[in-house]
Amino acid sequence: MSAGRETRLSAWVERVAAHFAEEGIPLIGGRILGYLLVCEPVERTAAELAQELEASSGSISTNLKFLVNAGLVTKRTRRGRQAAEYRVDEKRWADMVQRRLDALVSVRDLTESGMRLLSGDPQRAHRLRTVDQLYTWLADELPPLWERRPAPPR
Amino acid sequence: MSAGRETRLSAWVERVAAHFAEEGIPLIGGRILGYLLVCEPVERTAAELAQELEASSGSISTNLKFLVNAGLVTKRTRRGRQAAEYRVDEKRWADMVQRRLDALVSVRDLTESGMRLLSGDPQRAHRLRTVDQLYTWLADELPPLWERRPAPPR
DNA sequence: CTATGGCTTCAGTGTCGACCGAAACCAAGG
DNA sequence: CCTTGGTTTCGGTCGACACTGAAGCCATAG
Repeated sequence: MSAGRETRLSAWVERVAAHFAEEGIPLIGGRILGYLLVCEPVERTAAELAQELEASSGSISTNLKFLVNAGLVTKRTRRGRQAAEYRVDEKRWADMVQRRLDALVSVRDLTESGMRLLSGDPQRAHRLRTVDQLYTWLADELPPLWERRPAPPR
Repeated sequence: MSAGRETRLSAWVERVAAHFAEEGIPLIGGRILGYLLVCEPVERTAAELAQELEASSGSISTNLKFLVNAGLVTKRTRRGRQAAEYRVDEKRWADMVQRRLDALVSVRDLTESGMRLLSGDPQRAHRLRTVDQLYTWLADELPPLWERRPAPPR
């Protein structure tokens, strides 16, 4: 039976949702993301998502808005179709990763301004300096590495 | 007046706390962390932290436990001193950063197992493949880069 | 052993946000 | 214009969690 595959896929979607839930994305948002990555066909209406993921229409709407806003999902309306269709924009996934890396690196702004406040007292600045050096290194290394990332095919 | 510096430092501590609050660390935990990075002397008792940060003894206790558990703060007890003293272990800061990077890279486990589930259907796997390739690249590049990081002095 | 002082535990409070479902809204078709 | 099918908005509920403060606990000092 090939129903087994769909079952395992929905378990996979749940794992995806659980992962992103830990990063602060609402459970239903994560389910939508995971589902849109593997569903067939690639486009779904809000109503279909609500049924498939067993979530309320309101939650679907809120989370779709959030995902569209984040650029990870695109909304398409068509003449003659009253229902909008949603699909993942997998090429925008890198943007999300970049936001995470940027958040990491941005700590350097904090350590830097802290170092400035302690500039008169190297002794006292010792702890902060150690941390600052780590983030300075990150800020030096991560952005260039990121630029070297392979462009998504086509 | 050098009181200005302490004022600005406590504003800085608040900024640190705000940053980590966005990453899910409780506000008071972030305040402790920031404060322990710049306070003089470097060691503080729970009672001192409670007073300095204007937080309840309970919150301080809970959050210190959390930070000690995460390795970012060390607890020291001394003969003849009933109050334990806490200080940041700035060298362990890298561990926290590493955990964040690992969390990023770990998404690859998800995309990989998803790809396996779709192995019979390359057409359908297209969206997921794009994402998988991004994380595969990250998983290939980040760990070696991290290993090359400069060791903390001494 | 008793007293003192600090630390931890715990029950209670308040806040915040995810989620739901009904009602309002909007577009296309009859 | 009214109906139909879909989406968004909104009030309300629920659960999670940060935080508090008091009570209990433990270690040291007398």
